[in-house]
Amino acid sequence: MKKWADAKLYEAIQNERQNREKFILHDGPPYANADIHIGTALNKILKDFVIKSRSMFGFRAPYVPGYDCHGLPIETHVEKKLAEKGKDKKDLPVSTFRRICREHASTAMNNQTRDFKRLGILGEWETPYLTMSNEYESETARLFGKFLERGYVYKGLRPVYWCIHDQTALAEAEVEYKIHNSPSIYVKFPLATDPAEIDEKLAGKKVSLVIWTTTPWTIPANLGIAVHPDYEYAAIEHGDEVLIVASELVGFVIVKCGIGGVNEDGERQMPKILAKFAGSKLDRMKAKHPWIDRESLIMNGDHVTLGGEADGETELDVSEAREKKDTAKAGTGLVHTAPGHGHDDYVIGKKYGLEVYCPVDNAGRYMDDVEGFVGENIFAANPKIVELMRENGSLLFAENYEHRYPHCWRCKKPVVFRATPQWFIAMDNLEDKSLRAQAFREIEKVKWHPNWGEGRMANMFKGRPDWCVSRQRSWGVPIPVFYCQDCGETIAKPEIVNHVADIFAKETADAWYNRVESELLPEGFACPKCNSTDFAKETDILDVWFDSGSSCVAVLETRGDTLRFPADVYLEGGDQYRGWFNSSLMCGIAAHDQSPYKQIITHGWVVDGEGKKQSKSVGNVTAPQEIINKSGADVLRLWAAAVDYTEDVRCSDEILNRVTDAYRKFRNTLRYALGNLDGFNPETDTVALSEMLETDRWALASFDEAAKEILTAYETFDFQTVYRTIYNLCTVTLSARYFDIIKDRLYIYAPKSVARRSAQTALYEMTDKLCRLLAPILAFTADEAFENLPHQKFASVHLAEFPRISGADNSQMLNDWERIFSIRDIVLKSLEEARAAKEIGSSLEAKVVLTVDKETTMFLISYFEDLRYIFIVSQVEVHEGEAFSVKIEKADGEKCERCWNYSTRVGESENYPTVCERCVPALNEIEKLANA
RNA sequence: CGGAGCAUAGUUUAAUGGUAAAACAAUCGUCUUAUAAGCGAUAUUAGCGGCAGAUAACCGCAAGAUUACAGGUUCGAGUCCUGUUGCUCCGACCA
Repeated sequence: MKKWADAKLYEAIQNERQNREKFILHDGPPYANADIHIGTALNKILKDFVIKSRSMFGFRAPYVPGYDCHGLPIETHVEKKLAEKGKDKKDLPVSTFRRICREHASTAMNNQTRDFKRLGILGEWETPYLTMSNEYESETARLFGKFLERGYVYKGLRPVYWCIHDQTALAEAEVEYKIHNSPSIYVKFPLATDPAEIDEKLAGKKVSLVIWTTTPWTIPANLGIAVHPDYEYAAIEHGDEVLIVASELVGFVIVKCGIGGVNEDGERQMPKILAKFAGSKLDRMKAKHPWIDRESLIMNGDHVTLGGEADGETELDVSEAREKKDTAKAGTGLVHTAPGHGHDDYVIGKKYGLEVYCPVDNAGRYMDDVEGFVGENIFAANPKIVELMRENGSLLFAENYEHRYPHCWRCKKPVVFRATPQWFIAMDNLEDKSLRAQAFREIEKVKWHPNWGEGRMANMFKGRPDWCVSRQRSWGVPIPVFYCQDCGETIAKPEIVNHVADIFAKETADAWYNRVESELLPEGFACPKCNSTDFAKETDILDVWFDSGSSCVAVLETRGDTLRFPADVYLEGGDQYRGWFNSSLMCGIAAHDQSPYKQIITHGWVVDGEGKKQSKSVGNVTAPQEIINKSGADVLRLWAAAVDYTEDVRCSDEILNRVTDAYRKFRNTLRYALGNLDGFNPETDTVALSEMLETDRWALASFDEAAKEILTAYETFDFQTVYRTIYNLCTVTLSARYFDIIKDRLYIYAPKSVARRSAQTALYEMTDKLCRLLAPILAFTADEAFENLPHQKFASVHLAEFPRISGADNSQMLNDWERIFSIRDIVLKSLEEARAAKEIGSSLEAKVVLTVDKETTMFLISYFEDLRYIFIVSQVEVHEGEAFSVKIEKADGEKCERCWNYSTRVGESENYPTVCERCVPALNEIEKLANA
């Protein structure tokens, strides 16, 4: 690694490819909060495979890594650190708080960079892009201006977690679930639509819908009732009126609410069911609010469930509802919907065009339009509302109900869901220029790997609501808009945004907090409406997804000649469909009406040996740092290549041990090859292909066959096939077959003999190619081997290109050799038996006597000279006969002291009486050399 | 709960709807001029039969990874369809 840094390897590669066609992989920035984990390592390694392989295909493939620096986790981390010192965020100026966040991000980033370098990732580590840099923050702001300019931005209301004590919005991460005692009430909403429209039998009846909720205080904000379109609902008789509940819950509801008669045994009698119908029948009918003169719209929504925590207002309890649990049933199958006070409510209300009505202020008090409760605290109002409904007969039943309810992590008080003003990016305005419509068109053009990604992405955009880009936070890029203090006009203009962005470019976005309004606005700027010069700046910041999404312009277009928009590939984990892929696509469209990526590759998550997620508390984590220290970075890289990254990948000690074994195989293959190339000079010692021995030509052809597959696999990012094919090549073709066969020739023949040079020529060519084919994966090992390859002209294998494979058709030769090897397998088995019977020890003590049919005889005769080497025995006889048979006999003659082969001609030479006829000329030559 | 993906020997992976395969690990052997190496072989088991019998070995028969589970389509399913289970990701202030 040091060598690479000293040699400025990355820079050298980029220089080498200066004028080549570009291939841009745009790095998705990891979050600069903590040290890297195995998943981060996998992601970066895969990216490095892509970069290095594309570079070796001859592309100019720069790699500009990035870091995501803004956002909540850093804020919470810093807040905790402050709390430990007894300080509070609120007591610090925002700019100070931001400075601490910035320092924290820098530290984390430096640690990550150190680890990424150790992984062998080459890139512009001295100049990565940071979402908190002044250039980047400036570009982010500018892009917001672009969205404004194109008319996508609007301000609207949206419910968020809200702590009425601290008067602040909360992230889900800042919410704790605790047991809370809430009122649980069943309330009638009289049907306003003619009940005959549901069923003839209901004509003229007084019909009501029954809802259930644990938050009575949201009833004043009720604007609708949601039913599931596919569930069956029942109209049941209750005195002189009729109630509608889900069929499945009738039994439960009548018991709870005391509906229907009781028989002499005290058992509840089933009331009369007047009609049954699907929820879809109720769609868009109307009900009346229990006491306010207002209609409540009946809507169809798939979020409706039959009982349990997911109902009604408990979307507050989302994460809880994800866990299956057997709580007492609750609910009616009809969900009270207050778009200003619940997420599902908001979504469905949006769909049906309901107002986001929130008559509750920052401190949790009802506002002017809630008659009778103005200024009342909402929790205090709960029992009063229940009482009101009991009085007017709307209430069917009320009890106390214990359930898990979100609480503020800081003040430990219950939180509420409350609509607050937010900035949005619209998905559906502007007809066919709408973000959604354009996104669909672009998604089709992008190449997805694996290809179900297209469906997933399209699906995501189908259901995606408008993008809420504002956050009530401090550590991020401020939304550069102003409000006129005199007339309340909102100043959200591209030219103003750009003016602010120019300031950010010089001073970072901290300028927003360090400067007063007049220093942020252009000189002499006055409100276009009232001409006032008194402005207040927006306090919200942009969603961090907006930050990272803007990288397609903030990075791709600010690196001079190095990068370009759009990138060829984005490569991230599958979680980014909703994350970065999503936000980047919108940013790309806003900036250039085009997707910022041509191709998306996703990988799965790293899980443990059993397929479970890795977590520190379970203790099944595999830390990349430890693996590197124990086995080296190349083992980790090899692991990344060996697994199928398109799905979840397992990692455990056993798996890593297997990979380490495989790694040794590669290493030993290279070592053997290099050891036998000592003294070989490719410029003077190369033997022309036509003069090479058949065995060597076969090996080269066989190698090329594999190389072709490997190159295709690299092209399609199928690193697993690369791994498997190279591994097979090394173990079978090279190690078990070729290397074993040529040992004799390499060790025995005179150094300069054609037989030896022929083998070395093949060996040299294959080693050279093997290093190159391995280089993207075994970045260090391949480079080390390549460096030791005699007389090669590159300073590093990473500067070289992949070998070009001749298109020559060697299929006849390859087929013939496959046949030879199948015969070899049988011979080796026979040798094994002879060895077991103690007839021979070394295979060189044997003579193989083959009896084969005529056609096979002819075939083998053409390879006769090579057979003894292929079988690694001293002598071979081939006889024509009926059935195929192999006999192992003791070899004739004496053992040659030098080559251990047996020969009848040992002792012929006077100079060398203990060696065979092959060794004599070799020794002569060696002696001549020694004397010279 | 909803959306998406995955599930083949101890491990990692193969298998146009047509014989479930390879390598590694394991066990055993072998070489000692790739040596923290190389090469090769083996593969599980209740039972039945063969040898006068016993033991071991061997031979034959039969079964044998129930391709997560259960169904379905098909002459034929690891592969296609449906359901179930398990795991993973996503589901608007976690990245």
